[in-house]
Formats: sequence, structure tokens, C-alpha cells
Amino acid sequence: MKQAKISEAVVKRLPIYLRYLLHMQQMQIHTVSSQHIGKVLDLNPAQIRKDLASFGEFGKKGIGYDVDYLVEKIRHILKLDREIAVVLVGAGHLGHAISNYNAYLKDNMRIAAIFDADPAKLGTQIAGIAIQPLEELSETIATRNIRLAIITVPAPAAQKVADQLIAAGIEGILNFAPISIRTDRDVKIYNADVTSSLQSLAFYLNEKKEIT
Amino acid sequence: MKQAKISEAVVKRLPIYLRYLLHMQQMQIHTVSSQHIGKVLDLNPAQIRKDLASFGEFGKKGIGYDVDYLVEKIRHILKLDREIAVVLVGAGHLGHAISNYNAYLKDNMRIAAIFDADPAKLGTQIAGIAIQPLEELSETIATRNIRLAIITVPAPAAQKVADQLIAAGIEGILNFAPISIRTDRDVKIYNADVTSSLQSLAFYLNEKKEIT
DNA sequence: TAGATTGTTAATCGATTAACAATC
DNA sequence: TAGATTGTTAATCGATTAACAATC
Repeated sequence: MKQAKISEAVVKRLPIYLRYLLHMQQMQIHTVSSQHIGKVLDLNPAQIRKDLASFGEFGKKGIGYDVDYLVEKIRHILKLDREIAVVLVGAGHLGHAISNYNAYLKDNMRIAAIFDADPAKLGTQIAGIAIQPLEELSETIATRNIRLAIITVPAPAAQKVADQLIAAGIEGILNFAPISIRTDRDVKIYNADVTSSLQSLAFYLNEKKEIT
Repeated sequence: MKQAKISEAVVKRLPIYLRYLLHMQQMQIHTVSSQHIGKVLDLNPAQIRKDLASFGEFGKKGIGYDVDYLVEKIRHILKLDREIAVVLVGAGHLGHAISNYNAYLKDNMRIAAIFDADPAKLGTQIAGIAIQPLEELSETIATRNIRLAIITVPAPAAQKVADQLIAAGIEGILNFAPISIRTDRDVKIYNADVTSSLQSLAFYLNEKKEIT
């Protein structure tokens, strides 16, 4: 209700709620309780209610939440109710995969431009988008009002690319390069590299299953 | 020191520490303090010391940590000091990118098998690995002692694939499908889909920059 | 030695969960 | 109405940070 500072944990759960609610819409289910969502998503119902209540009173006591209404609210909170242009830097295998992935981004989010440092790739297209040289980065971001960025360049280039993106006014970065990107500016950065995730997973391997 | 339960937050930081320590090795730096690591990685030095101290006394008072020794210790903690075979399910664009990414996985981790439901893909190779039909999943996992899995199949297939993997004895799953995978078994699952991450990022867009 | 830095305890901060009055 | 379920406060739990004795 009071727009206190929202924790990152809450923000990361909102897309999960949204996805399930969209699923319910497809199933023609119109009302849902925190208990039901909690059961399906394996979350505590009180947590779901508290998360949602931090943005407003979206439910009805004794009834639950109206699915359509809640979808609308969460999409608004996540700013998915407007067009968001995304730039992708690094047209290698991973960048290629993500841009073809464009279908997933639907919901008003789309990759609007792709950049790569390799001159050999210039002019070629990915998913119908021409690959541009890094020199054009700032201008394209400004003129096309691009606000989020995905980095899929090799590790040694990632921080520099991020610095350029931030200087150009990008407001959020999803970084897949295997290096932690930093900034002292007010830009949200998610580091999401595959290597680190797999290494963390390895921690949980069961010693007892070792063959030795 | 006492092997109390280690929080996931700690486990996620270990690969970050490791990566920076490997970088220091390359730079021929032999000793490092928690203060230095904290400065570079933007973390609280006390947190770094506490994280490491939960596994043993790796440092020297007044001196700091020996880089080589700490690398060895973290690699052991993360179980990266042994061969870990990984299976990839879903040979689409993303799966393709990640398997070519194989270079990154080095450190004794490698993609040992690739599966796909599409009969048209069978027999073709990615990065030198033949794509196999899902029917062979269980047997391959068992005979080749595969312990971790990466899921890059479409959302509707993801949960079923996960169930099969878990039934086959997989101990950890990195899921890129845009759906939260669940299990009641003792298997670690990281959900890492691009769509959710971008949607969370959108939350932080600056209202003031809206063009309206 | 004096300065630096760890490992660890205590303090703080924040997030999750439980409980329940309000109410549909 | 009785049962269900929210929004919210209080309790609990856990993670981060500060502080400092030990010691290299």
C-alpha cells in the first residue's frame, strides 16, 4: 500500500506470479487465492499476499484475487504495459539464440537493435535485425529510445560495453558474460552467466554418489 | 569452520570469488585480503571472510589469503576438482549456444550428451556431440554417470523433461525454459529464464524518463 | 615492534512466516 | 449466516555488517 522500498526478492517473484496468472487466464479461471498460487508455485501464501499488498489492495477478503485485474496490475507494476526497446550487444551464439528468442519477449518488449564488434558480421541480419558496429551504439540508443540491454559479448569486453551502454543512458542490463559487471551509476545490473550457475549447482552434488 | 548449513547466497558467491582469484593467479598475484576482494567485487569484506570461514580457516591473520591455496579450496568446496558430466536437453538455438559455450565450462565440467525430441535432429551433431532421442535419456545418464542437466526445451515440455531427468538420477538442473520447474525430490533446481529476468529489470526503469 | 588482517561474536538489518481482525 | 480469504501486524528466522581480540 505505502510505496516503501520494494526488495529485489519481491521484484523477482512478480514475473513468476504474472506467468502463472496468464496461464490461468488461458484456462478461463477468473478468481484465485494466495493459497492456490502458493501451492502451485511452492511459495508461502502469506508471502504472496504481502508481496502484492505492497503495491495496493488488489484482492477481496473472503474471495481472493480477480485474475484479469491482477494481471493488469502486475503488468503495470513491472512497466510491461508500455513498449520497451532492448538492445543486444554481442552477436555470437548466445546473442543469436536470445534474439531468435524474441518471441518470448513479447509483452511489449522487443529487441530493437543488435551490435557486434566483428566487422565481418556487419550488415548481416539476425531475426531480421541488421547487426550494427559498436560505434553507432550511443546514437542508436538515443534516437530509438532503447532502455534495456542484454550483453552477450566475451568476458574481456563486457565491462567496457557496459560502460558504453550506461553512458548512452541504458537503465538496466542483463549480463551473460562470465564476469561480474559493476557500475557506480543508478543502473540495475543482473549478472546471469551460465558458468557460475553451473558451478553453484555442483556444490549440491551428493558426495555419497561419487564413484571414487 | 563447523559445517553448519550453508546458505544459497554463500554458494552463489563462491564462483564469483573463484573467478576473481583465477584472474589474480594470471596476474601473478599470490596474496589477497578480504578488503581487496571486497573492493573489486563490491562486497563487504566481513561477508567474504565469513563466507570463507564457514568452510575452514583459509587465511592468515595479518597477512590475508594465499591465492593458490584459496583457489584450490574453493574448487574443492564447489566439487570442481573432479570430472562432472552435464547433459543438455533441447537442441534449439539456446541449447546450441550453450553447448558451443562448452569452452567456458572447462574446469572439469563438460557437456557429455545432448538430447532433443525432434526426430529430424537425430544424428546431427553440435560441437561434436551427436543429438540423441529422449528415449535414450535414462540409459545414457546412468551409463555415462551424468550428474547435472541443462534444460533448454520449450516451456510446455520442461516439467516433463525435468521429471525424467530426476527419475534418471540427475542431481541438479539449470532450467532456461520460461516456466518454474518444481520437484519434491532432493534435487537442486535453478530457474534462469531470460524473460523473467528482463521483466524484473523493467521494474527498475525510471518513470522520469518516460516519453509519455 | 607496529600495522594489517583474519576469524568470530554481537549487533543490525531485512525477509519470511504466523496469526488474526476485517469482511466478502 | 458460516466459511473463506484478504491485508496487516507481530513473531520468527536468517543474512549482512560492525567490532574486536588474536596473531602474523
